[in-house]
Amino acid sequence: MKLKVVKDSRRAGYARARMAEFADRCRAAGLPVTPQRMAIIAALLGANDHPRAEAICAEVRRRHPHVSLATVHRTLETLCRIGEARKVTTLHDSARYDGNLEPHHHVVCVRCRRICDVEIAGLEDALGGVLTAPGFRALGWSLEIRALCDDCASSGGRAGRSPKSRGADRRAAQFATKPTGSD
Amino acid sequence: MKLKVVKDSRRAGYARARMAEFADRCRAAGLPVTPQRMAIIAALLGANDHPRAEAICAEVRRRHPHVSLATVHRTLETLCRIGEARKVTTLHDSARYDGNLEPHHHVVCVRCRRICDVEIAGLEDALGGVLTAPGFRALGWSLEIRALCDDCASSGGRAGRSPKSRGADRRAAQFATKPTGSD
DNA sequence: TATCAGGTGATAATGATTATCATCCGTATG
DNA sequence: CATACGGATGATAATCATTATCACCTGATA
Ligand SMILES: [Mn+2]
Ligand SMILES: [Mn+2]
Ligand SMILES: [Zn+2]
Ligand SMILES: [Zn+2]
Repeated sequence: MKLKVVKDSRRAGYARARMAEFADRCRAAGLPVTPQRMAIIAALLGANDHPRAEAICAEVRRRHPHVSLATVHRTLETLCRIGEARKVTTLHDSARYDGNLEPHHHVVCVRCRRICDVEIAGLEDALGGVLTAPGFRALGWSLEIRALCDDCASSGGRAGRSPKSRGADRRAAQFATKPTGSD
Repeated sequence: MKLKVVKDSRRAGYARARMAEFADRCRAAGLPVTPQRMAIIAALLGANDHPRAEAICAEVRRRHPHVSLATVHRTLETLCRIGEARKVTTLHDSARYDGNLEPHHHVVCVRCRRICDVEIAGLEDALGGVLTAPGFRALGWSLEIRALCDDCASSGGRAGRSPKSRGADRRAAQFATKPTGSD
């Protein structure tokens, strides 16, 4: 098992290829191809620093000064929903705290937001010697497993038992994308 | 490598032990022992659902109706800073997006918030058959490595080059805790 | 070109978190 | 125990990213 930093240079061709097929992907998803969407995906693919909505908006406005920040937010979420982008900062709602200091990881239900502790025996050892990214000094790591809990899986309908679960269904969509392998 | 869900039952004795030494740990960290802090850590250790600040505040107010929500927020951040609690929802600031759909992970500088793509060859395969938490259906996973980039490590002083980095130093503190092993 | 479902811009609303500041209180000391 | 001090707290306002609203616009289709 070997860790390596992804080179920026690799992204130029990748971005070109993605742009070439983006319009078709929108149509495949049943979404109209709008200049705003094209500009936003272009700005996202042109950046390699995991930009935030505001930065993307600024880039887009260099050519389309009229574009609204709200549209950028909406479009980025849409891109995540159809699998054309990925939200790096997961669980972007209110903070959740944990008193359990034992080394452990988390399974998060994308629907009801239940968070469950899990231990993965051997993972620490397996990763221990690997997490030395050049240019960084590793402080620690965290593995988050996005999942659908059985309760939510069975009740296909509206789930969520937390009192403040309004908007949970919409927000849950961001998890439907699969940042990293599996399933 | 084997994944298993942590049983709630295991937490009762753990919470008791942590409570017993909490006051001493505050003193060791140079922090006064206040009734609010005691109540807040007790509420956190008594919960097994990774509660949010508001839920902890509600629990605390059952005995201390006067406690301010601001104090709960402040105290939880303090607990994370001294290593008595852990923030499950990492990177809690504005959302960051990624156009790179290739399976990859991230190194995040806790100081300047730079995010860098990394690949860990073999990790997918190693975890592939493991991520089956009972009661959940896994959709995907994400490994986030908290780190200090060389730039920030050398310039011990104020770092952060992003334009909107106000408060970054304070926020960075939350990363100083080590949710999971390493270092 | 006409139609329409859906996208967009402008703006207000939301909601979690943080800042402010006067007051309170835990700690150290005599 | 009384005193003094510096940090902690409560009340409240401010911040700021994100979301909702709604009138208008526009891409897709026939
Ligand atoms: Mn946990
Ligand atoms: Mn990335
Ligand atoms: Zn669920
Ligand atoms: Zn840095």
